[in-house]
This record gives sequence, structure tokens and C-alpha cells, in this order.
Amino acid sequence: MHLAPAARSPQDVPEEVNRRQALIRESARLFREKGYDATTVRDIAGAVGMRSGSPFYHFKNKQEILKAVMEEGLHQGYERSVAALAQASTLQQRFRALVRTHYGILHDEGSEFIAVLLYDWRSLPPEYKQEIIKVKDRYDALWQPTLQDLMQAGLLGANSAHDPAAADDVKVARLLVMGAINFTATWYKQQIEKTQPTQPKGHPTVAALRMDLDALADRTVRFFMRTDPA
Amino acid sequence: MHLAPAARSPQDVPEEVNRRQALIRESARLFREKGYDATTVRDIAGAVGMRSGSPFYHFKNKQEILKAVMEEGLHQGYERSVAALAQASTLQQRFRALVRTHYGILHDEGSEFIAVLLYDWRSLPPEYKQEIIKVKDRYDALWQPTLQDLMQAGLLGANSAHDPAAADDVKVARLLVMGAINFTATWYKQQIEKTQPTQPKGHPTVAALRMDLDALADRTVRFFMRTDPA
DNA sequence: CCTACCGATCGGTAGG
DNA sequence: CCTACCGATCGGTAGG
Repeated sequence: MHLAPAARSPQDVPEEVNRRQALIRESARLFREKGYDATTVRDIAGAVGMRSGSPFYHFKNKQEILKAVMEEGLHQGYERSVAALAQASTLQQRFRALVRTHYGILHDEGSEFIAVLLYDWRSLPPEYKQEIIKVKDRYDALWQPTLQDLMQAGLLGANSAHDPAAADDVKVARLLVMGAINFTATWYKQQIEKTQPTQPKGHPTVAALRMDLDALADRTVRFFMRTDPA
Repeated sequence: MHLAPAARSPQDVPEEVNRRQALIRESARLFREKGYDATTVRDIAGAVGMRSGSPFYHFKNKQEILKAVMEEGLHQGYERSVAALAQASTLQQRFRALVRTHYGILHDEGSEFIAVLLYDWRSLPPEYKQEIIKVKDRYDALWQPTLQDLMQAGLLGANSAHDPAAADDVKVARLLVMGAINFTATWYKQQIEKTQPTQPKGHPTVAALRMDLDALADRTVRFFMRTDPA
């Protein structure tokens, strides 16, 4: 019987991987809060109890951290959506599952990765963009069949009977729906906010609407979906 | 008969104002292209043929330039929308006017102000945020009556007959619709692109869809509006 | 992963 | 609006 390898943590994950994950998690939080450019490598190091030069032991440079944050978000989004879809049976349930899950990865506490993707996309170098786009396409593809079915059933978009849901239409529909949801990143305020100094850092115009994510998802689904033409 | 004051330009505007306007215009272009943080005061100065220290003759600091850019966008948006609404008679026309105008201020060449507002909101200091919010509220308010009427007519949102368009519903509807439109800033590519080095700087996933702003506005209106329940 | 450090850049200013 | 400049900060590295 062999001795177990030394530095291993709870789930048999090398400690080095844990540190890397901690850097990704804290970076996401900081990027979401202050933006990529405004976040210092020293901020990141400090958040995980390192000194300023040490993050570069785990990442080649600051931009690689940004890339890792975005990848993490898309992976989580994909996994959660697949799981949610597996629980859904009706068409409406599938749509709601996708919407609710997307709201989750966008607004759940500790899930700032996708918001960073949306906010700081410009800061990602072109080479990295191409890699992220691949993972993002995989996520977006999860929406396509459901939206396609909704449009063909006349439950989404112009219910004109002329051309039956061209692929192009479905794509635009997805962009508009996901756009509406993504943009909540700028105005939706979490119900349960931590006890933190409340500076006016919300988006323009919007007094916090009292809605949890379930309510927001319901309203969103109801807003976009036509009621069953019974 | 008095002599006309010396340094005046075409429309009897002091040259100093022109220089200031040039700074705002070029800053908007640069901010939109590279982001506020990534844009240097030296970049801005260079774009209008000044030396690095000179923008501070017109603005107290870099943040004041950002504020001025956002104000300019909201003023233009307001003026254009009022003008467009004045041309519209039917409810559908009013909706389309608002949508089309918003697309214009978001995507027209030389109209990068609102995109900067959306992208770089975080970089604006809290004191300035409050000022901008006031102007933004004025712009948003232009949408409210039209959306209200649409919802009451059952042409927008859940066409359930239960509660007849609460103020809250209209607000959420506006946020979702404007969110969908605003988010096109990340994926819509102008048809006529200037002859510039085409680096892959677009948003993830989206191959450019062949649509001009009129087509995009039409599709958006059709996507959100129920057809007249004739 | 730390210590010690560097080169570059950046917003902003004085003084004209 | 220019010249000349400064203090601060920042990403990143060498060497252990």
C-alpha cells in the first residue's frame, strides 16, 4: 500500500490547483467590482494573501487571468444549463430553464465570471478572444433548439405565418433575448445585498426593483413568450 | 455698426468651444474603440493635434472628458428622439421611431457617445454619475408613454388580461427592450465599415449579420410587438 | 511563493 | 496651448 501523495486537499486536488482557483475566483470578484484595468495585480495577490509578484507563478501575465475567469464562467454556464435542461420536459420549461440559469450565472454571489466576460471583453487580447469564442459558441448553441422550436410554434417573435423561422431569425432572436438578459448586469440589484458600504455604484436611472432571480426569470419568460394560442 | 468679434468660426461659435467639442468627439471615438482606461490623455491630445498637457486647459481632468462624452450622447439622443416622435402618428410608428433612433445613436458613425456611456459607466466617479443619471432619466422617460400604451393595447409583453400594465411592468418592459437594443453594441457590425485594419475585435460568437440599421430596427420591432389582434 | 527591484507609462502641473 | 517635468503606479522579472 502506497503512501498518499503529500500536499493534497479535500477532494484530492493538488494544492497548486486550489491556489490557482482562488486567484480566478477573487480576480472575478475584483474585475466585476472595479473593472479589469482598474484592478491591480497587487489587488489580486492581496485578495488571496500573496505578495505582488506571486500571481505570476500561476499565470504568465494579467491577461491570462482574465481569460481563465471567462473560461470558468462559460464552463459553469454550460454545465448548469445542461443540468437544468435535463429537468425540463415541455418547451416552455426548457426556455425557462435556460433563462433562469443564465440569470444565475450572471447574478449569483460568487458567480461573477460571465459579468466579467460581458464587461471586459475589450481587454482580452485577440488571440485569447478566439479561444473564448469557441467555448462561448458551445454555450450559445444550447439555446438554439429551444428558440427554434418556440419560433416554429409561433410562441416567440413575430407570429406572422409567412416564413417559418429561418436560421437567421432564430439567431437574431437569441441575440435579442440574451441581450436583454445580459443587460440586466447593469441594472439588476441583488435582493440580499451583503452588509457593505453602499456607494452609488449602480447603473443609471434604476431604483432597485424588488425581485429575486426567480421572479425576474418568470417576468422575462412571460414578456418574450406569447401565451399558447389555445 | 460694430465689428464682429474676432476668433469666431462658421456658426458664430467661439473657437474655444470648437476645440472643446473636438476633444469630446475624438475622445468618444477613442473610448469606444479602446475603452476609457486604455485611452491615454496623450492619445486624445494627439487626435486633435494638441500636446499631452493641453486637454487640461479645456477639462479639469480625464474624468470630466468622460462625463462630457456621456452628456453629449444623451442630449443628442433626446433631441433626435423628440424629433422622430414628432413625425410619428400611430402607436406602432412611435415605437419604431424610438427603436430606430436608439439604434442610430448607438451605431451611427461619429455617434459613439452612448456606447461609451454603456461600456465605461464604471469609470465615472460617483458624483458625476448622479449628474448623468438625471439626463439619462429624461431620455428614458421618452419611452414610457409609448410602452405603456403598447402594453395596455396588448401589443407588448404577456398578453394576459389579468392586471392591466402596472407602472412596474412598463419599467421592466423598457429595461428589457432597451437592454436588448443596447446589447447590440457588442455584436452588431456596421455594414459599411471603413477601410481599416480588420483585427478580430468583434464580440464573441457572432458572424456579422447583413443588416443595416433600418432592417435591424424593423426586426426588433417585429420581434417584440405582437401583431395587431385583428 | 517571497524579496527587491526596474523600466515604462500615465495623469496632471508650473510657468510661460 | 506648449515645454518641461514630476510623483505615483503598475505589470512584470531575477534570483532565491
